Amino acid sequence: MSSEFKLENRLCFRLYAASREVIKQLRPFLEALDLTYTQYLVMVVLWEGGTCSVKQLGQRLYLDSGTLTPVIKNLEKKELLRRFRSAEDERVVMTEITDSGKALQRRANEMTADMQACMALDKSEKAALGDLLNKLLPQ
Amino acid sequence: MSSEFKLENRLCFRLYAASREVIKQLRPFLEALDLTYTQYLVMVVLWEGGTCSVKQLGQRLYLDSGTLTPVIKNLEKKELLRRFRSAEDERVVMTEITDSGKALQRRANEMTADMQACMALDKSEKAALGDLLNKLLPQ
DNA sequence: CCCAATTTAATTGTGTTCAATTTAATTATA
DNA sequence: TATAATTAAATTGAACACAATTAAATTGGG
Repeated sequence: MSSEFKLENRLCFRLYAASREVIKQLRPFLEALDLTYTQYLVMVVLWEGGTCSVKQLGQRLYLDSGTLTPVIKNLEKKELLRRFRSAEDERVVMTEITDSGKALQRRANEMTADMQACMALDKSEKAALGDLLNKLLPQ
Repeated sequence: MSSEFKLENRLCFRLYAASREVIKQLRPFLEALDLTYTQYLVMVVLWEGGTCSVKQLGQRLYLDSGTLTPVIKNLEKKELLRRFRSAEDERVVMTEITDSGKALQRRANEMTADMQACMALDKSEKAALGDLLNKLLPQ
């Protein structure tokens, strides 16, 4: 068995496994916020901008409406965001953060440093990893 | 909005997005093999060793029986592997590659170089990324 | 203006992922 | 040696991911 065929030597596998491991490490923090990882990512976008269309969310998160629609509906059920159709273009569904959503941001921000400390990498390693991962993303 | 809170600056998000993007790039190859990504990873392990218990598969892939059991049953349905209980320890379920499974290996191996070329990284970048990802995996 | 093409979400169906629980087999211990 | 603890899979239920399809709204060419 030549080494390039070995599971552990496949970069696609290490990437997939590392991604899941990191998300697993974040789970205690996410549970404290009562959010899943995908819900958390949607909230990160809304904490930045306050409002966002489903299409724009999809472009930021690299997810389609098949994934986002149920996630957004769950966040609406938790009253962390509101959903409404754009008046200018009725095809567009907008999400808008609520007061509860904004309140959650304070607790989430306090955790951010600890969450980022989960990854056992120093500053320069994180920068290097970030640059390499960027090369794997579209554009 | 301080930059460490921005979605695109979060390493956990880049990792998650990059992992899914790479798997998306691999999909045409996987379709040619009529395998999902997870099914492919199980077959990579069996192509190496011929047989493997569910527990060992879980340790290699960082997946539990809740994920692996249905994946393995689907591979059994495709007749790429057989399942049987170990005679020494009836708790242990072993998987063993079939002749069809071995035949698929030849086609898969021919694709491996092209699959690995999907990632737009040169040799040294791949080595660096591999090392950084290893630091994020258990042990 | 009219209708075909495009765009945006939602829906449907398949297949993971993972936590929690259950079942069966094995091992350890009183 | 009974039985308590542990181990290995399977099961269950919730929540993604994603391809393919559908429906509604908008845009663009004749």
